Amino acid sequence: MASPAAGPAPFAVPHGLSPTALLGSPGLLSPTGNFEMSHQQALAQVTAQAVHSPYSMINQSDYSLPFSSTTTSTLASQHVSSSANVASPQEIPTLPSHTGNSNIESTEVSHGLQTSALTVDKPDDDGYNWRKYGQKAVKGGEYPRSYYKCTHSSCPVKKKVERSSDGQITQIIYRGQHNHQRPPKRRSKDAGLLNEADVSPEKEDASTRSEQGSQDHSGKFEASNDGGPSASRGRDGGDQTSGSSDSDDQGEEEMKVKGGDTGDRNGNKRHVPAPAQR
DNA sequence: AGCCTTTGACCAGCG
DNA sequence: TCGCTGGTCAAAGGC
Repeated sequence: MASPAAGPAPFAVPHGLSPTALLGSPGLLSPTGNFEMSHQQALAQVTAQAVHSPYSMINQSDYSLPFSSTTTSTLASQHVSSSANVASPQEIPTLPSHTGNSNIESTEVSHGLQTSALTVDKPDDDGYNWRKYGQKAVKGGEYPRSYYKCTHSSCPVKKKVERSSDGQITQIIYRGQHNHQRPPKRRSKDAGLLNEADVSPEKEDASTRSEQGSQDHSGKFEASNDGGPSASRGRDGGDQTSGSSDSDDQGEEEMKVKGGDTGDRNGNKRHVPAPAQR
């Protein structure tokens, strides 16, 4: 990546849109979609997350403008660094609180602060269930990137996890927003913390957002992350007509595109020797 | 039995 | 126009 402002990273967001525009969605989301915690909290959370905390992440929904390693690094530095060494890579799950952007991409970088023995491959610490659907060696193969999808049926959220050769998660990028609450309890560990998952989506939104959102979302996040579909490789930008069963998928559109598109693609593009899809 | 992970291949966009 | 990178899907295997 390393695509500075000029470099249109796959997930980079064009600054052409204003945050408001991003929110251009119904009123489900409030501009406060970004939650951030104070350093202390971050630290605590991070630490906690080391154990497993569903919410110990800095949710930067937008802030990945030109999100290049540098940018992210900086970001991380600000939040994480100050908190001393983070024990584990924090994740920025796209909380159901639709931040309202077309595509929310949260980038998380844990720079190799190795402390984390938890750098597991499964970033589901956020309380959601993820399914790995691919892995690729990017950057010359130095950094394997894993692709995860939210297992929820209608949830278009995806996340990319980059790891260094050490196996440490160097970056986690979230795309889209969850249309659902976190599963009640999938992993006992998370279950304990994510009791919030039990709340209704709406509540969760409000609650979560209120709690975390109120913390403070410095303007840094309000950055214009419109996550233009165009930015995302464009491939996605096709038809988000995936039925949008969820009305609140304003941000998932690009993802949905894929989702809906996938079906077509497979059938068309992929030479599936076997019958339709499995 | 079901779900998730792994690996390879294909496709699309961009330089 | 060609090549490269990135992203996703699908099949098989394992847990």
